[in-house]
Amino acid sequence: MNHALKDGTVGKALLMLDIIADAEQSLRFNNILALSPFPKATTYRLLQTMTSQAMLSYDAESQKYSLGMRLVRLAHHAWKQASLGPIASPYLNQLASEVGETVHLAQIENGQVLFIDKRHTSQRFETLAQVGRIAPAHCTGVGKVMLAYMQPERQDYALQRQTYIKFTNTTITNKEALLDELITIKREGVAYDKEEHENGIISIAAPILTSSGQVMGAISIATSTSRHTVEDLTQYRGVLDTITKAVSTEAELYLHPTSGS
Amino acid sequence: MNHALKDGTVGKALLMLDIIADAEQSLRFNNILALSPFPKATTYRLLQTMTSQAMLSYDAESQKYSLGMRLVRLAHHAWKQASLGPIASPYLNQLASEVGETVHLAQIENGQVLFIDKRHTSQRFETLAQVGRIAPAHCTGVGKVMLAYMQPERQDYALQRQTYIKFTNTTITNKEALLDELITIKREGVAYDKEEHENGIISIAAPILTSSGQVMGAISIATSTSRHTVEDLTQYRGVLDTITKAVSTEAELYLHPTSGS
DNA sequence: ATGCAAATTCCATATAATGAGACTTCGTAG
DNA sequence: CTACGAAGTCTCATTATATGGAATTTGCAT
Repeated sequence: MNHALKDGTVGKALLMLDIIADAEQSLRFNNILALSPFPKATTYRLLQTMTSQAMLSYDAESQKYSLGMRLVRLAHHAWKQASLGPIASPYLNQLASEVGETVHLAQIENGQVLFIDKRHTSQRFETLAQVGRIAPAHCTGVGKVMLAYMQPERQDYALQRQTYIKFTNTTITNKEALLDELITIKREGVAYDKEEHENGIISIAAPILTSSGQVMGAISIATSTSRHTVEDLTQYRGVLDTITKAVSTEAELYLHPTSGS
Repeated sequence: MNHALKDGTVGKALLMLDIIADAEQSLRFNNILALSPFPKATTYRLLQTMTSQAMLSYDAESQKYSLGMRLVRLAHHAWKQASLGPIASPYLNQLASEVGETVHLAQIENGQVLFIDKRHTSQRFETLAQVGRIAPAHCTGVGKVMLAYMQPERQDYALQRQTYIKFTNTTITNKEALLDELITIKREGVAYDKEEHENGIISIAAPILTSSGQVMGAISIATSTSRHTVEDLTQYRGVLDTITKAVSTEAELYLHPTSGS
């Protein structure tokens, strides 16, 4: 099922990280063993290796494994060198203060939405508590808009990986309906989340595209139904468009700098 | 030199991540090969594996490898389940608004300071741009205070790993001087950074300890010499002490919950 | 003390990693 | 247009490493 099996020992070791991450808490050896497709001794050795590598940390007192701080260090570099984060950051500041609502920057990872950054006017924020969070693509504004603009093969792959879990009454729960929606989105240029993931939460999202039309990410403006209707969100189309274009342009410049000493 | 050699293929594969992280930019195969202790084919295969695992991402156009977004996703979970971050977060909010200065939460990783969270009153913040950053321990308030409270063996190990690089005129540049300083710090209960890492930047830091006296992390209040003198910082000893004790207590509760259903 | 489950270690075997070198690709200059 | 060189990719016999069933140890609960 998992593609860990393709990458030998390394894949197996990394699968241990996913097992512990997905559990959302630290686990004892037995818990991990139960979730591991490998025999006891193998699982044990993989955990030893990852612990020795600081990819996991082991608390001797509680005999529990949790994810290691080396991941936090590496993620910092990943964020700075491979995500849209550093480029989009000033634009998110501008957007957040302009619209006075929560704004998100997301990318797609393996068919899922990965939040890269977030701004919320006048709120205490918890950095990594927000960044790195994942969400399904089929029921979020950023997810749907990124799906809509994907190349056919990537889109197929991503659509295959959706769970189509019904979170609310408006959640799109099958591939056919989602494909219809994606056509509309591509025509409109923006996607709306009409309380599809969480009751009371709506958003408008626009894609960040390369000049060749590849999806790099998406930016959304989110609010609650107590303050706005979905129709209200339409007013943000202009500013969203401006901002995503600006990020896109700057990203292109950054990736393909004009020659010079 | 590196302990990657101890952990077989997995260690080698993870070393690729460090190589790319340390470069602070995406690299072509040849660049990586030059930094890799392994032969060409081996290095190539390790990169393939890590790319297939989304620990690295490869841009076909520029033929460059950079760190993958899976790291960001995993780090989010690591932060939530294994760091002091979630526990300390509300206290950092409180502290930052109380003192009106930048506050940091740090832990020690492999002898280095790892920043877990940060608050800065009225500033735009960049989440992972701050979190996950590392700094040397010998020249920072949080670093020194954590060294001071370490158990002898861990302290030895950490002191061994310091570079003792001279950043400014006040940087402590050898183990003996640092040991002296650590004695003073342990007597005082707080450490000061007297422009030892960066000119114009000073801080006061206090440790977060377990009930058994183990160092879990540290919190600092940082400011600039243009606004405060080191002596001014002394006024924050009380509030720092209160906050670190509160975090410590809550962390203990969290780690050793009283029995219940 | 005793029993039981969880955690750890052992070691012959199977399997996967290795790396020298061959090959392909691509950009550049003649 | 072709030749060249540098960068990147692939092959395969050899070697080293990972594997996992089973035995052992640990530690907690009775």
